[in-house]
Amino acid sequence: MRAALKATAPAAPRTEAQLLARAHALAGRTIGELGGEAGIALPPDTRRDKGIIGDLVEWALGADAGGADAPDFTELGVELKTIPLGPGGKPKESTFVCTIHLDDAGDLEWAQSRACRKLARVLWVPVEAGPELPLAQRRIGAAVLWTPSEAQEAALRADWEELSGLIGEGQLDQITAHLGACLQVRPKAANARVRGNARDAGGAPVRTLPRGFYLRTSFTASVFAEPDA
DNA sequence: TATTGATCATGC
DNA sequence: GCATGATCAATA
Repeated sequence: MRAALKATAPAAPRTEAQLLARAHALAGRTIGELGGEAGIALPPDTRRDKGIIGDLVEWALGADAGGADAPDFTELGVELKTIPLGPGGKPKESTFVCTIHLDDAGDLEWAQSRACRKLARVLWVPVEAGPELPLAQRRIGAAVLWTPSEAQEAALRADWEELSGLIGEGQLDQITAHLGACLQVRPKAANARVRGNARDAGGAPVRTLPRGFYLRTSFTASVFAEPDA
């Protein structure tokens, strides 16, 4: 999504240090302040504008991918993810990673996968969340520029290989969000009637609900518990 | 109440 | 339709 941001965004950061400095400068600021600077009127809540916070932070930091299948900061190869934190500092929601190409999921290596590329370098920007907290009052927290530790990448890879393997074998019907210790497969569509291309166990084309990879909250919590991990 | 499955908005 | 940005809300 792309909100109707009226004000001019800052130029894309040229170095990771510059990006991180900008992100740190956002700590303590509110979504209301960002909305004002961007020149937009905030919606009353996020029910109809679920991506509004992500859009505002993208704008404030100078993300330049603009809806393309590329890192948010194209020159730096850094992906931006805002993450809602509850009162206890724990993630309140899972994190969408990418959609899954269901018709050729078995033909790829982890290292070349979209999931791996998206997660190779991520700037996590935590934002206070909770239905009791008005959108404009939600504060931005301390950003973390992250690369998976060896253990984290191994866990991600194991889940990805298991899930991609099942999809590649046409076992999509057996995949639920219960699978995967850190990475899970869930629907990613406008509604449950949407169909996309996949393959059955015999390799024949079938139409099914589009899916995406998501990070469990227990995994993203480890990002903030071990910034250097 | 945590989690899974479903959904909302927008651009091309 | 699929990519971007995610959160909602029914259910276990």
